[in-house]
Amino acid sequence: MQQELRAPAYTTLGPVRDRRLLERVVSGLPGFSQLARHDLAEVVAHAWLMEARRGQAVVKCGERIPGVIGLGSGSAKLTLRRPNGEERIVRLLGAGDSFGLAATVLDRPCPVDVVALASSMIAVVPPMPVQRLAERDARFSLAVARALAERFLDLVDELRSTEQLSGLQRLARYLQSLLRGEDGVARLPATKTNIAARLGVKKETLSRLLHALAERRVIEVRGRDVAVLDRTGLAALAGDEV
Amino acid sequence: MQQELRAPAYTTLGPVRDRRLLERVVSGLPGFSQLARHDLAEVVAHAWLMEARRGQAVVKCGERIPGVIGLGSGSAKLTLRRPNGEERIVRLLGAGDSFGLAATVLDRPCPVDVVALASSMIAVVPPMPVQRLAERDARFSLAVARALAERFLDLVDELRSTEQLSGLQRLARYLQSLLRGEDGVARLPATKTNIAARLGVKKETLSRLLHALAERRVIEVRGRDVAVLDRTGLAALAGDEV
DNA sequence: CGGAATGTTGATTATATTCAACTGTTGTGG
DNA sequence: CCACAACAGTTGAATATAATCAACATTCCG
Repeated sequence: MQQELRAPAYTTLGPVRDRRLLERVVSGLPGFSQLARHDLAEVVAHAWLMEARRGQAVVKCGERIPGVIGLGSGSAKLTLRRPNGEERIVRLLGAGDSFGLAATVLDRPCPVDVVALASSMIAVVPPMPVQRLAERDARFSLAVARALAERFLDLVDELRSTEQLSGLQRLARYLQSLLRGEDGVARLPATKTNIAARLGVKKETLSRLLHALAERRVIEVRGRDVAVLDRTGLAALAGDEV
Repeated sequence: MQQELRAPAYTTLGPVRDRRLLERVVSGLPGFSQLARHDLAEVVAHAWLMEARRGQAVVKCGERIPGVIGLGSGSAKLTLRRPNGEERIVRLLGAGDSFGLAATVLDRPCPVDVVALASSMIAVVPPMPVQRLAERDARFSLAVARALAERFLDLVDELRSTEQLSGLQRLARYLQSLLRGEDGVARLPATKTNIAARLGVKKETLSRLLHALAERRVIEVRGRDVAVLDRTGLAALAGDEV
């Protein structure tokens, strides 16, 4: 990641001129969708947009978080790093996804690194308007609480699978989750190295696991596209009980 | 506390009413401490106490959660189970601890098994008064949101350590956390089998790890008591950077 | 096009699990 | 209060899973 060192962490776009885009992204944030017109306007007035290039760190672990972050376009990863460079991806963000609500509500340091995986348009809602709104609007703070509760339960589930499933099972489940709504072809949303980090294995291991599945005629891999040939077989490997 | 265990006011299992104890436990729940007198009274009016014996399942994974659960006395574990019986303890609860806020706010099935590790007095606050209060009281729902955000960040940290640290490092950190405020002796809050499950290893592995630490003269083990002889050495093993 | 990033493959190693046999501890009912 | 069964913990050997190391192939942007 030489790139990260040379380039600035991010580039702020021109003053909040793109109010429409900002409004669209902010109103898509968890908890913000039910806001009254003028409340939304106030939040948007404090928020801003920024652009991040592939490989750029949007927020670094341990730094003060600039606010709730929503992805207007592009993609990013939330990662836990060890000093040596080993990384575990907690979540992959696509357009419309967001993160940072917990840290923003408490005004705590960011618990993860956030790195753009492609050129991305990012909306930032700083802590102040969020906290002020939460203090006076029960509907809003309840919506925030619900959003946080949702994420919390997701994370418990994450802990369950990383702790109790083998790499093969985690991969099988991950492929299943990518298939939701798709016909039979899952497109990996990131490089295999990143998918591996998302699954909590090394890229070499992911390579072997994909091969193992291909060998059993459960999938067929072509670059980032994974065709699922045998959904039942995949479900069996995922550990779905009878 | 011992007193309560030896001579509990109520020896019957199942719902028990004791307004004073209920008030004490409920007002200690995260988010409930700032409640106005009459709001607290209303919540307490809907809540109840129950007693659980060692080994009894208080809530089973997947069942509807009866509400936010606070431990008046005793201890319990929150565990993730695999069908085969393998278990991972997410959190150990002692007197004053609580759980279930996320699932209660969303009225979702309980994501873990809750099992008493000793005779325990348990307060249950059902979803209804929590949700009603949250809808009309911004202070309260914000407090709930903060409590959830707190737990969320804790869980991220948990994920970080289980994913990126070796068993030895996790044990070292766990011992450090038990030392907070203590002189130099940590008392394990549960059986070694349960501690092992808490750390994400098997009991055989924990036994060997404790031996490894003892061999290096970092600790001395006598039953559930672990004397830390070398805090610096422990910190080094825990991976605390320079 | 060229060079860096990404991905594959094989050999080796580390960490923790599993299996098995055994000892120690505890709580309960006779 | 003791006997005894159930549970808790220890230890050693064999094993499994994934990491690490190293060399090479491929892809993809810039």
